[in-house]
Amino acid sequence: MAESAGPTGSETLLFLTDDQIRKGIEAMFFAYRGFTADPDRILAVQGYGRAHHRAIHFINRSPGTTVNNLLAILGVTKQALNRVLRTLVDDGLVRSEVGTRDRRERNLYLTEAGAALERELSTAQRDRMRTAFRQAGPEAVAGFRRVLEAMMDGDMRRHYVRFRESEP
Amino acid sequence: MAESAGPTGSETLLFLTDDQIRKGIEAMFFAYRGFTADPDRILAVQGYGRAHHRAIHFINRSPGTTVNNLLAILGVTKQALNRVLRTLVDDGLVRSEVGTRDRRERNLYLTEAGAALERELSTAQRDRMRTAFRQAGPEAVAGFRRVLEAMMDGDMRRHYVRFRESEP
DNA sequence: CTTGGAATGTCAACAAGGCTGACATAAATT
DNA sequence: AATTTATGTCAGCCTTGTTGACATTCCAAG
Repeated sequence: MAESAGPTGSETLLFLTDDQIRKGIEAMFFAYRGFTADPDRILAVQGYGRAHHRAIHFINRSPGTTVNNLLAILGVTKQALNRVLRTLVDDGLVRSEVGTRDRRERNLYLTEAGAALERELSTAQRDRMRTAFRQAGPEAVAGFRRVLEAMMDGDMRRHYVRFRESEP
Repeated sequence: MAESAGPTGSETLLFLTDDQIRKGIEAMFFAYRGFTADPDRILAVQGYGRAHHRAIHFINRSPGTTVNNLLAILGVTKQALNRVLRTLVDDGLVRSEVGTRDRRERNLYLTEAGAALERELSTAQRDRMRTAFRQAGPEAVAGFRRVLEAMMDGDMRRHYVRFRESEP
């Protein structure tokens, strides 16, 4: 704070002040609202909510995933997931097939209609993120990812990391 | 991906692929869970939820703020906020004073008990963020902030920016 | 001074989407 | 044969969001 010109030197020392961190907390809060705003609008039309979006997203990411798998990723109870999943199956957006290897399991897939909704949702969400990424630049994106990864719970990082393709 | 050593060159070109952006989306999802996990545990003991945390946080940040102000920041209806606020006032965590300038308004303050809970909550949340920031490094934190700011809705950015003190 | 409108509070009803607990079924495992 | 696992389902409860309606208080404009 002594020098008014160069924040680079002091930033290295001060970037962990409570106030800086409070700003990080609020940034997460406000940004997450923006992050979910567009999908929320689309989902509201169909009468769905964020829970449906999450299920659709992860079924699309891992076609054939099991209910147990999805439970672990989403971190909810089977009852909460089942309610969402049942409406999606009833509405013909998700197909639930008896497992071949283990017939107790259900393998989940998006139907054509489900994939269509997924595209609509992820296009809206990606567009916003693409714009944000473009505005911030590649180095900022790398930092963004690094901080978010460090902020995850260990269990969740597993699910995230499992699907990284090729990063240092 | 041809070269195994240096991703710097290709990253500049490829950081906007759908897959990279999907990773950003999942990073937001998983990180936000970690972000709220510690406060959620503390709040659950008292029988409160995230809505209480948000109210407490922003009253602490701007002592004397009005209900309308809080509504705009939190983006909920007055009924939803009022329910939360009423329990906080009844439980002696928040003080609601009739406005002096405009006596229709209510100025909100944390009581000692409220401030104590706020400290408990923000300490837990800051500790996680501090650790994440420390792991990621100052440049990553700057990028993190830049991306999140770009991801906010314009209205929300107003509330965020209002409280930045001195950044380039 | 009266009236309109703004800020706030409150009541009621409802829905999404979490939770726990209990129980059923089918299939795999021991 | 007994147990464990994966899943589904019913019932009930909580938080937190919504709408709609209505009362109160009080500033400000006519």
